[in-house]
Amino acid sequence: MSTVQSVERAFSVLQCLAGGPAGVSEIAERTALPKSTVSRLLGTLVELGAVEQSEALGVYGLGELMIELSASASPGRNLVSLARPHLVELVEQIDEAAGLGVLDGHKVYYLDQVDGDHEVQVRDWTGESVDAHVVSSGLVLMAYAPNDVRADFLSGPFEAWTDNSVTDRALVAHRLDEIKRAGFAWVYEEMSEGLNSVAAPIVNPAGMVIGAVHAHGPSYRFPAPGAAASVAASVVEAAQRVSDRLAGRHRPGSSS
Amino acid sequence: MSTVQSVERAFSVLQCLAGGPAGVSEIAERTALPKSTVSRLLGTLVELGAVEQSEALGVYGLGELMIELSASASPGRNLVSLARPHLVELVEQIDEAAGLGVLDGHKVYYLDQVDGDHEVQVRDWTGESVDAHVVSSGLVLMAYAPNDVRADFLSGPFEAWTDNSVTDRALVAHRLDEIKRAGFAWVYEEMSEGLNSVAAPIVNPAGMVIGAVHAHGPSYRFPAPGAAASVAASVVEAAQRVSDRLAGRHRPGSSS
DNA sequence: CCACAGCATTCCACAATGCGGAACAGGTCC
DNA sequence: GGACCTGTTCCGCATTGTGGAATGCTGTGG
Repeated sequence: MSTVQSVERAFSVLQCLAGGPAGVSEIAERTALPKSTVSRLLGTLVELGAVEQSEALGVYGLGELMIELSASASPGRNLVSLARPHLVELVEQIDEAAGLGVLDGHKVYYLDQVDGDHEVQVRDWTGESVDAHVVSSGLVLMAYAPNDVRADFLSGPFEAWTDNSVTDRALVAHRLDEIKRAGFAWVYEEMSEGLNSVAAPIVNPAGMVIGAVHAHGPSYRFPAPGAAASVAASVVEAAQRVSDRLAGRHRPGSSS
Repeated sequence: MSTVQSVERAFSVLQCLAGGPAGVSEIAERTALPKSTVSRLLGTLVELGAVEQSEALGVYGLGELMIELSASASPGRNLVSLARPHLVELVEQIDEAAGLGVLDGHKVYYLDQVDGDHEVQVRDWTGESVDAHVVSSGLVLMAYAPNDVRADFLSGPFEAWTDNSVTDRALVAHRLDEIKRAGFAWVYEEMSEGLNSVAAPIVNPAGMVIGAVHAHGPSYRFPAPGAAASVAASVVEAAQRVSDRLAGRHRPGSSS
């Protein structure tokens, strides 16, 4: 069976870029290809629009074309719509609001939220960004982020949002390690007084963490006394199910 | 500037497939490449997972890898999260529920819905599918669909959901033509008694219609007497804005 | 039933194409 | 200035992909 080498290599490069923006040398190293070859491939990919060159001189990332292509392939196949049913299920289980977030620089961008039906409930953060170090989703995302972005994050300053915010570099670093070990993160009134949250990672088929599921509620009832472990387990399980669907079948938006 | 020919060609093939599944000969014709070359390229793309071969012997479509790549590239960059703010805006303008749907075979799959705050409101269809010929989104999507799927749709049987459902082949066909001319579709109590809706197309940068924005409400107040034209205009405008963002900048989920 | 069309896949001689080491061109740091 | 990063360009070589023609497959219809 004959296979086209250059195309295979081009996709190696793309998959490499899926793990975050990178420069030519870095890609060359990771893919074990000569720099000149990578440069040439990147050149064509840029021209095609499959890859974009960040103006900050030098780093490449996936481009419009990739998004466009996959949007056409299956418009319904994406994080938000995949995760929605699982968020709803989670809300039913624990009777508190649940949400979905992704990393945006050193912040978390909230993609979606499903509310329970309490009189007192958390406002909808959909479409807004919050410093990663004060929310559970942020900590989870950073804990599993590639080493370079994690390192960059850890070097940055940490603003205190409440008296409980952890702003000490070493403590934050230590916390990330623990989160990675545990598989989920708790935050108690660190972003806002009276607000607690748990979060767990969503991992894509390539093994990268690309988002987080979280649950949150007012601290006087969330988690219910003694139920922290079970709530955490529910969140982890929901995130797990989302990851599974990201990997697998069951696509709603495909043809026929 | 040197560019890698085989990679360029591979992406020609992919872009071609973005317009719907096709066989080798068809792709060869559309891309003006020799069949043998297309076959070879498809071979490698399949092996990589960028393309999948439908078991119905022979037709190819975009595969997991493409979705995976773009999901990693920008998890927040997708129809639902792009459209959400515009749906919200639309709901504020017209004070009725609005939603988002894509084609799934001969049905419409509802991806999202935003409700107004009336006592009487339409139930949330998110996650469900409805026959395309009885809802405005469905008619819009079919009106702008590629000729083959449109033809296939028009040949199929049309079930009557209410007394108002249009089930005559010729009438449906004629209706699609009018919709394409007008740029939007109205449906009056054809899916459910007492329920009206308007829809307009979302088009991707390649010019293909990949989804529809709709608004709907109980027929006793929707549209407000004499306001059908202005409601339609709002919906069209909302769909237009979503299309613009699909094409352009302003991505929330990207790094830094 | 065989001929024929339309499809996809395989073959293979040919050379165009992409390859990759080395040389080059900017930067930044010490 | 020189050492050491980047990324891009050059250019001879041969690997690699090319594409017309041949092959195999399935369904149609005379």
